[in-house]
Amino acid sequence: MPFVLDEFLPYRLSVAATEVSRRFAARYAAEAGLSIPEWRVLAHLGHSGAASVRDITAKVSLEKSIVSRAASRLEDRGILRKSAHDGDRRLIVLELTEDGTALMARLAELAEAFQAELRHQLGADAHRFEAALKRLAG
Amino acid sequence: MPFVLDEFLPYRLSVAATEVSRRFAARYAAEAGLSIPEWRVLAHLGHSGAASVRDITAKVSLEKSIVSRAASRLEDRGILRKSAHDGDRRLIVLELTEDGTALMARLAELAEAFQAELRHQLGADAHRFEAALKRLAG
DNA sequence: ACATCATCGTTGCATCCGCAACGACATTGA
DNA sequence: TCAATGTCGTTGCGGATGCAACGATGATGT
Repeated sequence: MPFVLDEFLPYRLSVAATEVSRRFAARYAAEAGLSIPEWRVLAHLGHSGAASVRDITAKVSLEKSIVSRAASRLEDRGILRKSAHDGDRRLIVLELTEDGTALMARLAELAEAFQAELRHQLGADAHRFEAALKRLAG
Repeated sequence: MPFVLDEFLPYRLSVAATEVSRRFAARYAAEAGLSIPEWRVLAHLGHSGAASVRDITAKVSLEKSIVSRAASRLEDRGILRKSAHDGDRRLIVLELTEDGTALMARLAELAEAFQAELRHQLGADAHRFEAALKRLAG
């Protein structure tokens, strides 16, 4: 029996992830031209409030160098600000500006709507599907 | 209700895909230091026999420039050869060498074994999970 | 036949990613 | 106290990616 790439689970997973990310990026491109790392940093800060680069690195599956550069770009655009941490001056505190909070509020709506579409596309299996994803990543 | 990145389906999908690809790459790294595009080109040629860059581009979800460069690297390593197409000289025919075929045979075993592990990890939902992936990519 | 337009594969270029330094600071242990 | 070690965020650098040319070749329409 020959090996068929098209039936290979890691391949299918990668293709699906790329396609879904591409579709979502097309949605928020009009609202804000964010890269995926920038989107993840923004979304995490919107939920967590102030956080250090290290905190974000640990939570959103990105290298610290990528988080660092994404944060600098978001700072340049006025979406977040950096400040010193009291007590540990190695740390840098990142938090959203008002503009950043407003942007996140708009993107959260887009994201929820998009996710609703995906779940509709998945039908009744959606919940099991998401549980399976967590099992694979763990 | 606040937006939580960790529950966002495109994020979970991306994390799972990255993690699974990383695990699989670790398996075949010992056998052959292939990039993901190289692996896909090799796998497709193993299944399809001779094919043009364009054929592969259409089948394995990669840009034509990436397929072109991956093919050149595989050629340098003696895994595939390029030849002219009779009748349409724009096309380049790619096919595996004997070494390439032998390499693919070894990697196919690794791949099947790895996939079996993943399906075991997914349990009874494995089949529905793969069907859902196809639905998302389509 | 010939001009026009489409297609194929390659390459240049700007950008992004991943890893390994690095400087600054904190913690540890004697 | 102070040297050794660990941690934080940034940056340099090599390599990969994505897009837009480009030259070469085919197809089309008159």
